Amino acid sequence: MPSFSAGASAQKQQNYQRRRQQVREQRKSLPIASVEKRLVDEVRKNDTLIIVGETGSGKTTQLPQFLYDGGFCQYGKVIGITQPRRVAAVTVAKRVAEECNDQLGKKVGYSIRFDDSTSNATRIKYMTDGLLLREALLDPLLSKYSVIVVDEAHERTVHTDVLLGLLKKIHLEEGPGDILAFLTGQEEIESLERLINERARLLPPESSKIWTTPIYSSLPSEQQMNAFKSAPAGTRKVVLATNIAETSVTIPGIKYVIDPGMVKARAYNPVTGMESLIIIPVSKAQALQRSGRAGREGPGKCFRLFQESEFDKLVDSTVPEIKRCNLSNVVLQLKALEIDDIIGFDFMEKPSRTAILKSLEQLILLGALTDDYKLSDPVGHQMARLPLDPMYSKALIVSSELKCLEEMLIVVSMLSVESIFFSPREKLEEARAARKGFESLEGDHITLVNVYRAAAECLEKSKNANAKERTMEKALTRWCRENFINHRSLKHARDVHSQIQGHVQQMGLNPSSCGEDMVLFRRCLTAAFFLNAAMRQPDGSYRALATSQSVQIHPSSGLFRTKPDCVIFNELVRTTQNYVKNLTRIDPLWLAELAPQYYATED
DNA sequence: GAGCACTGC
Repeated sequence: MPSFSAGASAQKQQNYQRRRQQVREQRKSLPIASVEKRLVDEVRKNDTLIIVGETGSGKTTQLPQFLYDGGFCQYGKVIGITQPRRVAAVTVAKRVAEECNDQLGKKVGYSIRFDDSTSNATRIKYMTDGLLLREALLDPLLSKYSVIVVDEAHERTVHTDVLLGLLKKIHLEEGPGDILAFLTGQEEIESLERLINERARLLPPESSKIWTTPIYSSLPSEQQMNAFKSAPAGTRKVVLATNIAETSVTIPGIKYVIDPGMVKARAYNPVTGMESLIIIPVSKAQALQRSGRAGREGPGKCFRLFQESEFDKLVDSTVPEIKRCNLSNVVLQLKALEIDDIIGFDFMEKPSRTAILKSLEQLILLGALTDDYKLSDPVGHQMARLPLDPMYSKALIVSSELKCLEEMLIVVSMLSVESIFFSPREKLEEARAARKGFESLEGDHITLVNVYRAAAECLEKSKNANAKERTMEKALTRWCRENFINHRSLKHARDVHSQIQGHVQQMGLNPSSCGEDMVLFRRCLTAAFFLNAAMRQPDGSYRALATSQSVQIHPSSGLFRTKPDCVIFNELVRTTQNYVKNLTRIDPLWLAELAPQYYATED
């Protein structure tokens, strides 16, 4: 029936024209349409341009089309637009292809990991930032692109940051001089180091070489020292640092600083006792401090990977620690100084009322304060003398009564320092095997005692061999390396141990050891850390008894797989989930027996 | 099955 199909086709044609008209009108009505000419001119005039506009103003869909119409795709060049998420890259590409009245994959296409719709004809290419970074590895100058649009740049991922840095060209366009980049943590440093090294292999052979060197606090000091060495001639040193390089150490010879403007900060919820590390923008003071690390010995430059308007929005200075940590120790110290009215105390930076009340409550539960908020005698006075977290001070006093002070002194020393175990990603299995040798089925506290004693034994052996102090220290360093123990943390723990040992002797606590009786020791841990008990739930998760929070055992714990019915823990941290760390298996009945003031009524 | 800013007593 030819007439019918002719009619249908005419109808189709009409619908199509109407749709085209709609699209044209819609495009014209977008706020960005009025500045098309100016935008294209500005892009042509500037190497880097930051465009700010409301959501829905049409930046993502229109700008690439303006640039295309403005001639940015001559000679086969491509306009690349990055998106922080895969879905966005696909949907925006589809939308723009429709607006261009073209099939997806021709003029307009997208490319994401495992899915590439582009062809040789593609001139407007939407992609994820991670994918563009991969392309940059193969072609550092991204030579097939005439323009790169980094969309949603405020949704800053490490990828966008590195990308923005690369686009500023982190290396090829600037003169010689070392670079210092501020990152938030070990993981970010490690992944960026890998990326840079992959990319560095593909640099044009005539350009100078790149040498990356990480520095962060849990890195063993031998490796930290690398950051202070100078690079061979013709090589540029790139130091990837946490804010350890902001104030704690000064690396000589830095000419360029790269500051993405973020920092990892501790956050604390006084009600739940939950601690977390969150990534937040730096303060103005921090940003200035960071830029000041460039060119200390000559002219330098700081590349801030954020906009000037963002800088103005930064807070002037970092929120002081006192407003974001557990206050129990501060309150205990004030009480010992006979300052009774803590709430009314004239703090320079006043912590929240809730935080103060919570710590007063905790100190009462620990027996450091009486019910009328007075320092108790002798426990409160003893606790205030010890430079430890009040819960650890309490643990020492309890262990003196229960006759396992020696073991508890080791535990609180080891818990008071940074992580004892060092597990570099590339030697994870070896590190795990080494740790197995110390591990106790009863829990992490006894594991820590085992590590401490094994280290002491190592020192004892070399002492018996009449070794000099320096030889002994070397033997310990080697032992640490072989056993994947962080030497610096262990040394710190030994220092804390000897300092606290001095205090407990002066205080007249009862020196004692539980010997092989680990039940006694676990009971003592229960008596000390009863506020941090958790019970396994039918679904395998745990419930922290004091706050009823749902928590999981952190995978770094020796009890991660065993999942005992009841545990006491020392740390409550929130990362991807609520985690408890440093655990020991206990009998739930011990709680009512050893902390009746807290548990008896509940049973 | 996580991924760990810094300092001080």
